[in-house]
Amino acid sequence: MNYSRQRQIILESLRENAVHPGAEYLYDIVKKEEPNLSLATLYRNLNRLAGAGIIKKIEGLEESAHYDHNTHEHYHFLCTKCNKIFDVSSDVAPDLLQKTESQTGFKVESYDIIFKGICNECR
Amino acid sequence: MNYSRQRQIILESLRENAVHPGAEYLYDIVKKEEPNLSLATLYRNLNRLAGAGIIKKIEGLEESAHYDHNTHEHYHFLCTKCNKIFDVSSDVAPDLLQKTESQTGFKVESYDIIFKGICNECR
DNA sequence: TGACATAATGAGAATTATTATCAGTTTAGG
DNA sequence: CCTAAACTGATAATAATTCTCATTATGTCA
Repeated sequence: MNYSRQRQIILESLRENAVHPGAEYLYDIVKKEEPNLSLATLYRNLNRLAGAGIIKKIEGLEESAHYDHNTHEHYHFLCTKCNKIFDVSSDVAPDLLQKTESQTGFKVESYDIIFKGICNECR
Repeated sequence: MNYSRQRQIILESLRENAVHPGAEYLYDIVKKEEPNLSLATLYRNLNRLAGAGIIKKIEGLEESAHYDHNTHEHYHFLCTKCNKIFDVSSDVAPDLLQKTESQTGFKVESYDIIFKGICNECR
């Protein structure tokens, strides 16, 4: 995989500026540094980076996908009131992968937990 | 909520014929009994039934949503080879809701775990 | 260094799933 | 039996994402 200027800016923007942005939000950030960037290039690179395991694509939170530079095992919580996304520690479900593999006999390649509800602020 | 003929057929089709169908697949089944059914009516009813907790909408498996008549706590596994969807027992993550609520202080209203990988058949 | 194959890009068209609109139909309850 | 509310079919609209394609950049190896 080549690291074009565009790809680097996308990755840096995700790492330094945005926590769990959707593509459109990230597009606005990246455009400040690379005004001619095509939306297609953004999507292409997000998919490419996620495919290589460098970032993680989070689906099922909202209609649109979100992207996370933090690839350490953790889960996500969407507040349905303020629409903010929070991290949830992986120890709410210890040994999830191993338990699932041994119980099902399947080979688990990826998994994710999505919580929805109301955050503290919004209660 | 009224139970129109269409709504009943949709719910019955989901319960009796299809396990975790997407909308298009379910549409084909339902059309056998109700050939004039509009796709909009199918979507409207699936959303309505899911909103009422009578069925469950599963997102994040594929681009399109899937629907499950089984509303008991359980999770899902998508085989990326044969594209079949399997149930995963909820005991792979015991007390997930309580643990998450007490750890975050948030109010969890819904949650789901999506696994992807290779099923036994496909190994 | 130069040439070529490969990979990447920008622009915009295309696709897919889903939702909105709206006029007409059905239904439940008084 | 009448009316308001809920529902329907058909189709247009929307939103997110992918595809196409002509062009440009990059890495490699002679």
